[in-house]
Amino acid sequence: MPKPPDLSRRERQIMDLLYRQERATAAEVLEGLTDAPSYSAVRALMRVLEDKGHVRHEEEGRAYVYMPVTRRADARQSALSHMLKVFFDNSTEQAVAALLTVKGNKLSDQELSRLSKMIENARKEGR
Amino acid sequence: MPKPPDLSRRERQIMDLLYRQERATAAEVLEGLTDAPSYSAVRALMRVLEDKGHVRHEEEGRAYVYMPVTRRADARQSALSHMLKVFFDNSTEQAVAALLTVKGNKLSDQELSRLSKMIENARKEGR
DNA sequence: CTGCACATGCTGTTTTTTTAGCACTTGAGG
DNA sequence: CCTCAAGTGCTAAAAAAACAGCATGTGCAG
Repeated sequence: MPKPPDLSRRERQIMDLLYRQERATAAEVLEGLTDAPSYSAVRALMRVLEDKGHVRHEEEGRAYVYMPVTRRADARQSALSHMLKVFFDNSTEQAVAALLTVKGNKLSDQELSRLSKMIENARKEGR
Repeated sequence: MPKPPDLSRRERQIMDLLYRQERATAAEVLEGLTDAPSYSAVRALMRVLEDKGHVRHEEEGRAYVYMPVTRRADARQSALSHMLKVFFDNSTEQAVAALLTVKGNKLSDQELSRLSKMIENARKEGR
């Protein structure tokens, strides 16, 4: 059932970084990586990612700034559904529950009430 | 910032499958993969995963049944927090919001009201 | 004008992954 | 008892990924 991910380990690592920052130069990617290889290795990877169509670049000054081709929102969605399938038997409910208890991420009252509202809306629209 | 994931592409693919099913023999893994290699390739991978400490096996009849070493709940948590970091700027709120709108996963009224309750509880406990 | 700093393109090598194949063991059936 | 089916371990080799290094181009400071 799992579709063949076409990102290698490093590639995924870089894509994650890119989704996190939206955009980055090779140098930035380099310093964003804890276990970073050489600068030129990173650049090679960027080129591969571009070839594969996961990333595109714009020139900014003299440097290339790379950014994901897929919009963040879309990437989110697919990451979420993958996660739902793998860890939550496709139960959104369970996933939300788990999310609420991720340690170190207490939600403020404010956030909680916003969530209540969202759920209310979902209920209304959902029928 | 990203820690070096120590799973290769295939390895991750297999771990996902394993988390999804909790347990599987090499043969089951083989048929669980859409782009599966040979049976013996899969077995080799299982052994590597075991070496790395991600998986353990029990003998069942003559066959080995493999299962993740890490408990599912823990794996969930870390997958979630990774996801939060990469795609949601660590905002649980945003993540929940996105979760509620994953297409093709409508929540029943029942589920929604259970969620409301959860949020209520979180609010009470959270202070 | 010259040299430095910083980028890129390209290429070759090394390491890791991924895969297949073969030999051996064991249980069940005929 | 013999053979087949279904496992496993081990190993070698092919393919993919990861890396480093070198050559080159360009803007800017001196």
